Parts: sequence; C-alpha cells; structure tokens
Amino acid sequence: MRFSRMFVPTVKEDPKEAEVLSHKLMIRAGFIRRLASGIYTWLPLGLKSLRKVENIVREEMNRKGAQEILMPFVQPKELWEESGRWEKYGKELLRFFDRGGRELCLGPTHEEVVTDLVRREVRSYKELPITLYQIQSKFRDEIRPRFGVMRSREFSMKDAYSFDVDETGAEKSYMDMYDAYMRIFGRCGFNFRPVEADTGQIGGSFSHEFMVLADTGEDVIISCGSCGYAANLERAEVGFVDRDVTRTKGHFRKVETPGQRKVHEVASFLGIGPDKLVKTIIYNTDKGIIGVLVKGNREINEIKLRNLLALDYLELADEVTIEKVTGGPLGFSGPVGLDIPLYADRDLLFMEDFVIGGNERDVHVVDVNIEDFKAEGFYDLKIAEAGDLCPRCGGSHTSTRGIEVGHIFKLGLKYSQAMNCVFLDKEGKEKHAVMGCYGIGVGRTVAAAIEQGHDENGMIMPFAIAPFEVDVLPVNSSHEESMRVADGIYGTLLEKGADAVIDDRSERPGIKFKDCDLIGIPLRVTVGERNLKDGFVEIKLRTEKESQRVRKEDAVERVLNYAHEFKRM
RNA sequence: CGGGGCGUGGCGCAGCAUGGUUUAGCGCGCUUGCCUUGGGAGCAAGAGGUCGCUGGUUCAAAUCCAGUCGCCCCGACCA
Repeated sequence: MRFSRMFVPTVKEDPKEAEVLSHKLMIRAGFIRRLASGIYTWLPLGLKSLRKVENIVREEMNRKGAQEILMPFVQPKELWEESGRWEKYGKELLRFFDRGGRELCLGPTHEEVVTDLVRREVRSYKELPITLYQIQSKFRDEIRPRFGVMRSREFSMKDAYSFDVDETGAEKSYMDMYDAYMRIFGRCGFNFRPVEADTGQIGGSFSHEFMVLADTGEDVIISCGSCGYAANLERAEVGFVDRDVTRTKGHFRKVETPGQRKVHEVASFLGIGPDKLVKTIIYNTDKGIIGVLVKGNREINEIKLRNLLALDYLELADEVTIEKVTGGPLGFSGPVGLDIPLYADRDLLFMEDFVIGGNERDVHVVDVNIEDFKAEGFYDLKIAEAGDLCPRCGGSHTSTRGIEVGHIFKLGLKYSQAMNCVFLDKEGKEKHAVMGCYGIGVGRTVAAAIEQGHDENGMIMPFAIAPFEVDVLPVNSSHEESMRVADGIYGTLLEKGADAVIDDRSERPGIKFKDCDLIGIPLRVTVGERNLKDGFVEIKLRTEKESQRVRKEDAVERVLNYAHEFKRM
C-alpha cells in the first residue's frame, strides 16, 4: 500500500469523546470513527487489524474442526419466545416491527438461531458432535456504551456453538475451544489469562473468561501467586485456615453511638478498626428477607450469595423494611435478637468480641461473639481481595485488572430442552443435545491489544495484528535516490510476502515518523539521504528507542528475519 | 432510569455570570504560492460558522427563558 493513497485520517489532538487510551488512540490513528453512541465505522487501518484477528480466530477454529457459517443479524420474535428469552432478555434486546407487523429483533447472540438450525437438520447421533461458528455483527442496546469499541452497542463477535451427544462429548468440545482460545490469544501476542468465571443463571459446571491483562481493564482478576488458580472477582473464592478462638458468650453490652451509621463512623467513634465490626446487611429475596453478616472492612459478594441460596431475586432491603424487621433504622442493624435467617461470612468464625448494630437508633453492641446469636451457617460470602488466602493451595491472592476478550461456557441442555433440539441415539431413543457456547469479542480484542501495548507516541501493536508489519519511510520523498531505494525495498518486501506500506507522501519527516509511531507499525525502514550516502538505511523496532544502520542491500533480509522471529513468538 | 456536564468552521477550545465595538475569535487542520526535508517547520495569501434544533423575552440574543435532540462522565443495570 502506498501511504499517499490511503485513507488514514490521523489526528494530533485527543478527541473529546474518548476517555480510555485505546479509544483515544484508535480515533487518533484513524482506526475508527463514531457514527452514533456505541456505533462505529471501521476505517481501513482498523479494519486491517480487525481482519487479522478474525483470520487467526478462523484458523484456530478450523483447526479444531469447527465450521464457519453465517447466521442472520435480524431474528424473529418466535424463536426468542421459544427459548423464553423474549421476556427475560430485557431492554438490551433491540426489538422492532417489519411492514407486515411481524416482530423482530437484532441478534445480541445466536443460541436460538443455531439451535433451530441444528434441530431441523441433525437427526442422528452419527451427525454429532458438531461445532458451528460465525463472525458476525451483534447488537446489544447497552444502557451505557463506552470506551469506543470496547463496550459498543454494535460489535463484531465470533460466536461458536457445540452440540454433543452427552456430557463427556460436551466436555471434550469445551476443552477443544479452551485450547483454541489459548492459541488464538497467544498468537495475538497477548499477556492474558484464562480465569474461572461464574456460570450465572445459565448454570452448568464450568465457564472460563479469557482476560487480557491491562491496568485499565474493566474487570478485576484474582489470582494465586503460588498455584495456577485464577478467577474473576464475581467468582473468586477465599480460603481460610481453621484456628481456635477463645470466646466468651453473653458478655456483650450496649453502647450509645449517636448518629454513627457507617462502619468508619462507628469505628472511629469507638476508637477501633473497622475490622472489629460486623456489618449486618438486610436483603429482600425471592425466599424472603434475610440478613447477611460480614466483617466491617469487607464487602458482600452477591453472586456468591445468590449461588449459595439459589436465589433468583436479590436486592438490598429499603429503609422501611429494615425498620420493620430489625426495629432500628438503617445503619444500626445487628444479628442479636433478629428473627430472620442469618448467613455469615466465614471470617466471623475467627472473630472475638466484635461490634454490631443494636437494632435501635444510636445504639451499637460491643463484645459480641457468634454464640450470642443464631446463624444458619458460615460461608465464603465476601468479595475476594488481594492478600486473601487461595482456596486451593493456601497461597496468597493477588489482584490484577483485565479486559474480557473471550468467554466460553457449557450451556448443557438449557436451549436444547427449551427448543426441543433432539437426535436419535444408538438405541433409537430421542435425546437432547448437550450444548456449549464460545464467544470472542473481535473488535474488543483489537482495543485490548492497544490497551496492553502503547507509549506516549501511540500504539505498539503486536506483530500479528498490526495493520502493517513494516513501514518503509523515505525521509525526503522529493529526493530521487531515497525514493528509488525505498521503492525497491518496499517492492521486494511485498514480493516476499511481508505486509508492507511505503510512506511516499511528500510530508515532512516529522509527520511521517509521528504517524508511523501512532499507528504502531512494529518495524520501520528509514531511508534518508544522510545514511544513503554511505549505502545505509535504518531499521527500527517500534519497541526500541534506537535504530540500527544496515546496508541497504541487507535491509529486506533483516526485516524478514525480524518478521520471522515475531511470527514464532 | 437517577445525578453531573457539554453542544460555537473538519478537530480542540475561548466568548455567554453583566444581551449592543465581534464584521463571532484563537490553536490545529485544509487550499494556493514561496521556502523547507531526520521527529507533527517557516513566511504570505485564502476558503470555511444562520453559535445543535424549535419557540419565547427584547429595539437588539451565541449570550436570558422554555422545550427538544444529540453526546460525554458518575451511578444503578447487564449474556
């Protein structure tokens, strides 16, 4: 490609609309432009990167025997009613009518369509297992789109669906996808981690998210420094060591705490640390009102709570409810004397003489122990933090931020049952297919690469997904010999299969250098009069500060060597 | 959906509290010419804005008021 002919609208100043780095850089480097909130056009450079990610995904999907299809973006209401999601999906599902009055939606995902396809066409166990995938636009009417293509409403996603005859097969399909994902994100050049994720209402035995590690990531990952344990914040378990605690029952007493509601207020009022307090949180659930106890300096993990009690509905109780149940106002609840089921975090087992609310205004109770009230049980109910114990090996948790680029999970029979996707097994009996589904946010993957690789000059794209591999840059385009040599190198690189661009614009060198850095092209061949006099050109890696002088005849080979090295990584 | 903010040439902003000397300005970008070519040059001459939209107040509105649309941020929500 000749730079002078390319549509690359780079911008010097940060766009007002962007907050996060990848978003700013993608706009500045001419990768994307916004059309409406959460809706973006991919410009040539961005699209090149996007396609490179897609191709890696395709190759690795195909390697595992998954087969590419392309399903419709617009889907009929009826299918969604069958799965029950027309009701459940909520406002993220964009619905509309066609001229005939038929109700449709824009596909936010394709379980319904693919299940419908397979149930129509697959009759026998002999046709299974099968994994189908597509790379398609999705639409989710996000409440608040943000961060450019990181969380947009219209976005490109690879979604794969596996159908198996039984659990064992489904697990094999799952592991195949797990492997494929490891290869995909490895090839993209990411520093990433698969982490255990919550399976949510979907159920199923396991699920993994693939997280690209980046300080600016939206998600928090908890991982163990000693063993391989890693999980997202929703899921991360906290280990514990059993130890004896000597406790005295029944020596608690009330104290006046006028106006002190919040943990830190009570703590500083009483002159103690917040970890000497126990918070009593009242929830409204589909199984009635419950109380949850957790150490004052920790937060309740509502996902764990939901899972523990198999709750469909869970919401903090309002003040009126709290007063009715506890007899005291918000901020003064405590377990002693409460007549609702109480679930306590395991921390309480190892606390002595702690402080709780007194269930009346301006009163707390000190020197309380777990024997002083009745809890249903003690469980892992808090949000994990760095420093907590690993549940597997007793090591220590660390916390990292990450960007979720892939998510795989076992669906089990959820859709095959709801939509009657059956086949005949060896015995001629009708069985439901066991399903799995596997997503990769393709656009988000490009953004993640930028979040992970950048400096003050712009993107530092991984070789495998950079829009170009090498930029041949004649310093002065009006200098004939420079242009001739640059053209020669560029032409040979193309012949040898490198994805090269030549910056033949008659811009001043500063502009060309800046653009090259901004776009994040991994390799640069600078052809300047100064070095050319002695028969030299320069090769510079985007990641390095200094460039190297090489004989102009050797330039192509050197570039190809680097390219070869990068590809092996 | 709640809270906050913004909307002025392509981009980034000033002007608006106190309406009128502003012919609506600045930086970047753009066009033409000269000059220049190792990190977003310089000089000169230009093009480009009914100040988001609608209505109102007023002799007079970018500026005040109301409505409306769009966008951004925080929160709630979320396969």
